[in-house]
Amino acid sequence: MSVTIREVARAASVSVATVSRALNGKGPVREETQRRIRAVVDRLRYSPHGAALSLITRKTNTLGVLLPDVHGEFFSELIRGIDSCARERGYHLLVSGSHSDRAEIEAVLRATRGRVDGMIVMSPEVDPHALKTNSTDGIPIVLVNGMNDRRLFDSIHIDNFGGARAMVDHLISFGHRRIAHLAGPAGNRDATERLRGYRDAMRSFGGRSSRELELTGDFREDAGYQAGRRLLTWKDLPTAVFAANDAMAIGLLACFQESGVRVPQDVAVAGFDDIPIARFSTPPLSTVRVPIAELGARATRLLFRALAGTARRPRRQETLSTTLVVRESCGAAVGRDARPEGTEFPSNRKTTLPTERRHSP
Amino acid sequence: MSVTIREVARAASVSVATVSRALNGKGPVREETQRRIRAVVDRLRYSPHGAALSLITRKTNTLGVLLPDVHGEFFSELIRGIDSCARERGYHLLVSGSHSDRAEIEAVLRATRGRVDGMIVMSPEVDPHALKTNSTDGIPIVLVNGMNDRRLFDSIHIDNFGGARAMVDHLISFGHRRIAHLAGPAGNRDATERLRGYRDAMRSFGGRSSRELELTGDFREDAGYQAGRRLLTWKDLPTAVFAANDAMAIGLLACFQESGVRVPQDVAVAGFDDIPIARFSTPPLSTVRVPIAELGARATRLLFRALAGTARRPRRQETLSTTLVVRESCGAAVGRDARPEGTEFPSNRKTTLPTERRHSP
DNA sequence: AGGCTCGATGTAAACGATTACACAAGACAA
DNA sequence: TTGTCTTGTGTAATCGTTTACATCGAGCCT
Repeated sequence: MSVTIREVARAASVSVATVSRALNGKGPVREETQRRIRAVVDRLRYSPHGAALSLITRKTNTLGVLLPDVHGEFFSELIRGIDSCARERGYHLLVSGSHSDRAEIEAVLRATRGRVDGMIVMSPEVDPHALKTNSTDGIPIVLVNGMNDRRLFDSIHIDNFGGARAMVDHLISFGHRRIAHLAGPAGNRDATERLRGYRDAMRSFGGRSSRELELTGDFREDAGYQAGRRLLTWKDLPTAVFAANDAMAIGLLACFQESGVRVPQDVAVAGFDDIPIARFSTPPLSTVRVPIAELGARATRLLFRALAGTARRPRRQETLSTTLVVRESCGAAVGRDARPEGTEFPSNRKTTLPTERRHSP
Repeated sequence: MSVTIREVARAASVSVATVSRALNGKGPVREETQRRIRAVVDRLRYSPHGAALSLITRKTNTLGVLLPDVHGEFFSELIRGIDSCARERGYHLLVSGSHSDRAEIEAVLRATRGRVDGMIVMSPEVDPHALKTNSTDGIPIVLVNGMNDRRLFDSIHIDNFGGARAMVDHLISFGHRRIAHLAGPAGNRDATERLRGYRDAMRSFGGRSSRELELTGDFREDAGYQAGRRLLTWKDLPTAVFAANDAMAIGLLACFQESGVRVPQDVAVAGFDDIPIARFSTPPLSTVRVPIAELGARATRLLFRALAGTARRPRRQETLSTTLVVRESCGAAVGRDARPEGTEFPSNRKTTLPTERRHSP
């Protein structure tokens, strides 16, 4: 069995209270007693029992992270951002992935009572009201990229609209008019915002309704490939395709490659996310960079703020701006040899957009 | 404040013991009392306090997961495998990523006392003895892909050696003799095992020492790109390059593409891991598939076994076999149009190797 | 009728920490 | 001397559960 504070106390011939005081630096403890206790602690390899500790202190030093069924880079980058920020302050992470339906989320939320001090919830498809009524006690919750009615929770978003708008604007500025969009799953907030940005940009130059240029996918590579097949059956190809994420864009590239359609000469392709592999596709993919790790870190900081503050405080919404990354797949890239950014590889032109819009109360 | 069992008891006019019994189905409780309690529980939204629960039951229903600084797909796939297996049995996951040095790992190990029932540790660079002396009490630990002296811990490994050996054998069988290897970081177990497999295969046909055909990388895309540059300065190019992972192989492809070196006509390229993007590179990458999610799931099952069993039991070592995935980058692929596997895309020939070697005691 | 068993419930002792409060001893002022 | 303050330490309550044990009718057997 594991060693308790009681055994340490006995071995050092003091009371448990003194041991506790010595270890936590609260209350006066004689120098010599201090040393004696420290020695025993080291010898016995004592470390306090987490459950007992959080029962009495009402703090778990743990943050809950609730994620949907995210795949690939996104998941790990987000966790990395959260983890590094949390560990800095001595917090642990209770992670729960792959949640789809509301019941499941509520169950987890329920089950974590007394296990976490706060939660970071990413649920692009779940109604925040359902969350609200099921959040135990009222521990702080930060929403990541979810729909939020701006009064219920703190939240942080990627500026999906701005990023999409910027990318399509870029394509337009290079003369493209017939631009198709390969959308993400309906009901997913990221997907719908990107779609909205696309439509907004399209309207901005012509006003021609372009619904017939919209294809639907599910954010996975294969959907991109399939969409490519569908595109090839059209009477005339669009001059550019803007995919709602990189994975689909890369599936698209593979399909075009296979069918002898040249990118960007025959059709330009752009994605969204800037996953690490995007720069290594053939041709390198133009995309919109999303600072995923920072998304996690910012969410975590938001949560700590809530943890520190008093109960009633206005909710805060933050929006994270994106970066346009122009490579060769859209036909407007600069030369590949220049490598102005040190470790950055291969070279690309980046434009930081003025899309930051913080809605602080 | 959150509602406790005491308040439920009062509201239902019974004792806390009865409430506990009713909710856990232990001991006899009258049908009617049962219903009354259930009703109150629902109305008050009661759910037991995790810390109090694990204090008394000595179970946390939580597994610790300790990971090194893993990037990209690997991380998320592994977690997915662990998570799904853990959740099945009602367990939570306490995740801690990005550990490099030994002191850090020990600190975390220490800090999690009373917070987890067992741990899954992946530390390709940390001495298992250090782990042993610092594992609190002696909670079960399963090592993933780490070095293990086979008596200290349960552990599970990818058959890196067998996979590498199979890939190089494959290249050899297609006539390649001058095969370079782009190795991973020295000291990393996966990397050294793959290197060993490469050397073994090379020795098998000629015995020519091939040290001058070995390049060193760090598992990241850029290392592949850089290695490509170095390769291009050689007097004569190897006929094939076997990279220790896909990320580097893809960096290599990008470099070759840029320099007009044709793959596979001028040089064949192969990787290791079969990350999702591998099939979408240009050309699609031949690689060795590693069942990452299953690695996580198997590790978790191993841990549950330890959790269920009695204290002293012989350790078990498992080895997970890999799959050779032949695509076009090594010049031996089948046609791309056949799609025999339904969702599998694009088609590829897969060979399950007889590399499973279980060392059950 | 008396003793047993059984079913339903309550009482209270754990679990392992923190911390308010009590207390003893020595220093110091009046 | 006596009272007060300070310093170091111990005692015991507390957090929210589970569960061993006690209790107390009711039904059954002999």
